[in-house]
Amino acid sequence: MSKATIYDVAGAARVSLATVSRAINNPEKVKPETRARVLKVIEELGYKPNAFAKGLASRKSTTVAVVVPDMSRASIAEMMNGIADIARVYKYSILLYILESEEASEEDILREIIAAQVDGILYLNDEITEAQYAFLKTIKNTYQIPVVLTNTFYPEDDEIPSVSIDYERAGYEITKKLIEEGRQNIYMVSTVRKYMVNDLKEAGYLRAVNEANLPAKVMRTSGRISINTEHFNEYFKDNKVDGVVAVRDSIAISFMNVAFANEVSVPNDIGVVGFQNTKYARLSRPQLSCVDVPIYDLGAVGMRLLTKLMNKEEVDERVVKLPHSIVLRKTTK
Amino acid sequence: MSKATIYDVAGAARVSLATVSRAINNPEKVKPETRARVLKVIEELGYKPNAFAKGLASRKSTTVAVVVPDMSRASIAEMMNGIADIARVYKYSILLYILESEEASEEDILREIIAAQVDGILYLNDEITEAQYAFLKTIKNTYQIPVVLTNTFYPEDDEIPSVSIDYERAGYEITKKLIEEGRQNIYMVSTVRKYMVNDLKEAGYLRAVNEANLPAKVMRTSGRISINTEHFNEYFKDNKVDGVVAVRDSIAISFMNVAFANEVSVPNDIGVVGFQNTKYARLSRPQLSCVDVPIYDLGAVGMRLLTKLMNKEEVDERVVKLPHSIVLRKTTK
DNA sequence: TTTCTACTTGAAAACATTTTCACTTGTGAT
DNA sequence: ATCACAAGTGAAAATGTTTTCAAGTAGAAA
Repeated sequence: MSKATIYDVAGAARVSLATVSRAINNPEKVKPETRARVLKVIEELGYKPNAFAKGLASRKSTTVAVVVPDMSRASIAEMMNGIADIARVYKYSILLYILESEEASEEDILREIIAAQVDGILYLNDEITEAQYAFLKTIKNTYQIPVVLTNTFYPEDDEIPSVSIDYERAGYEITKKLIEEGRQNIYMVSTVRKYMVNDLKEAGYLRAVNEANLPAKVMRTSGRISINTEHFNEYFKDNKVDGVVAVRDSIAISFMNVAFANEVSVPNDIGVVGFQNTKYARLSRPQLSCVDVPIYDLGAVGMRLLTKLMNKEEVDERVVKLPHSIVLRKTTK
Repeated sequence: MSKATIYDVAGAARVSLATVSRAINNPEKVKPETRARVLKVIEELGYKPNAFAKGLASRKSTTVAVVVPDMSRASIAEMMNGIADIARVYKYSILLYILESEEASEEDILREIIAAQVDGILYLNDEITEAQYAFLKTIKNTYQIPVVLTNTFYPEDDEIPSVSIDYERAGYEITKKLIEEGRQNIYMVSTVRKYMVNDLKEAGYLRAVNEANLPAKVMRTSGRISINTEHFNEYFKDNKVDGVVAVRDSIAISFMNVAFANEVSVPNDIGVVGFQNTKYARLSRPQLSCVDVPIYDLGAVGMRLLTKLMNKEEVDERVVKLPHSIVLRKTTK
């Protein structure tokens, strides 16, 4: 039994193609009895409209492209769940593009996406360069495809809508927490590579630290655990660190491990906080205090915003900031 | 500038549609001069074939469906990277389906996939029920769509090819390691919910333990960290546990944390090992010894196998077992 | 009864490709 | 000179929908 087509359905239900199509897509335009008959046949035959024919005829794909830098980041993966759930509700399929690979340039991939005739693009990346942003704008304008940025935003321009959290404020708040505990030498541990969101966290840290007239100290580490260990060891030789704000949970935990190796106690001698509230923040010993970022929601809200744009609905906010919270566990007093 | 079609190209190059199509898809069938002329026009017009029309006419989509249970599992996410890299090499797009949501039944989703006209299906799940397997077989046979199982296999049937590792042997080997250290009371910590791969790990554990005439003790825990804590606490009251083989790294770490709270030392009093070698095995303190599962490769090899099937190439092995290794770190002696 | 309107339906065009089949041309063998 | 064959090309059919337009029917208003 090869696939049933709309012809088979029409034949079996003794109606025309047009009626079958309408019974599916514009129920109110066909008489209830007819519709019932058609649906019954559809059920019996297990008919599903061919997505290509549908796309060709309607010039809509009900497919969105989700562009991600690297799937193995915990935050990205969790965001996908939010995206997929909302996509399902609105009957969109997800075409996944992972950039990472060196062979294809980002531009090539975006061209590929255009050729795939998607109705919208969801761009998940915690950084975005000027060039990338400009390119996305070009795509949006020349092909009239809505684009939404998730977990980043581009400062001083809201042409491409975005969904993220207020990382600057989160950075400020979590640093403040450490200050209120009486910490005097608080470091920000950021990454060597500049990510927009990390810069925002850093800005928040700086604001808090300046406000309290404390010295600002930013150290930059690679993401790699083995390198971090050596790097962090340096800090226990002659520094009097008593607080650390890490831009990622994993970096915070990594730092804690080095602290323990140097017989420094957390949270007594040193307070440590991270960002994200991944599963592993609860798995660390002591359990990590951190900024909770609503990852799932970031994905879900981003996708929802995209569906609105694709349906040409009015959107009131083009730059959405989701609320975050501070989760206090055992690495702070 | 609306999209150029094949007609525009044909007109500008003074050839027929058929020739344009051939110039793109079967270069050897058109005279080199003609081909050059056509390609030049394509370049000038920025022509990209419409994916819908192409799919409709050729009944091929160069798209594969990747079906996953829940994206936020670290193993699944990392596998996606392997899949995407290989997919790109062979020019396949990835249509992502996340099952998780309660609304749609698995059958519905698979029908949706069929309607999307994918060329192949990659099914990533660490368990598969008899019913699911039977259903996948039906799909494969009635629609002639190749299906590949990744990270599971179905015992005693190789009709649907699969790529995984030999979990039984891995379970045996890692348990053996603990036995060789002189551990006498080794527990297997598995999950309440029965996953096929966890059962295999358990089988390996049982084999090792029986061989050494040691008592077999399997405890089942939910995945949830807070519940685990209470549960594990019980074991330190009157048990003499001196070894733990956990089916997941996170469970192993969770157990270790409880051990430390009970002032039991790892690895001196108790040896702990996990499965997977996630990033967090290196982030735990002490760093976790575990079975290294080549997750990325699992994805990549699965996808490669699928491409072979889609091209109707001969495949010699229908049940592929990738090599694993044992990574010894600080939670074993 | 006639006319108007709303509702329901069907025929056919449109969507942009691939692919089959047939035709032409050129080349080498008989 | 004829034939066989291959290479290159184009016309047209096929793919499975949606959508427009026209037409038919039934009921309400005149």
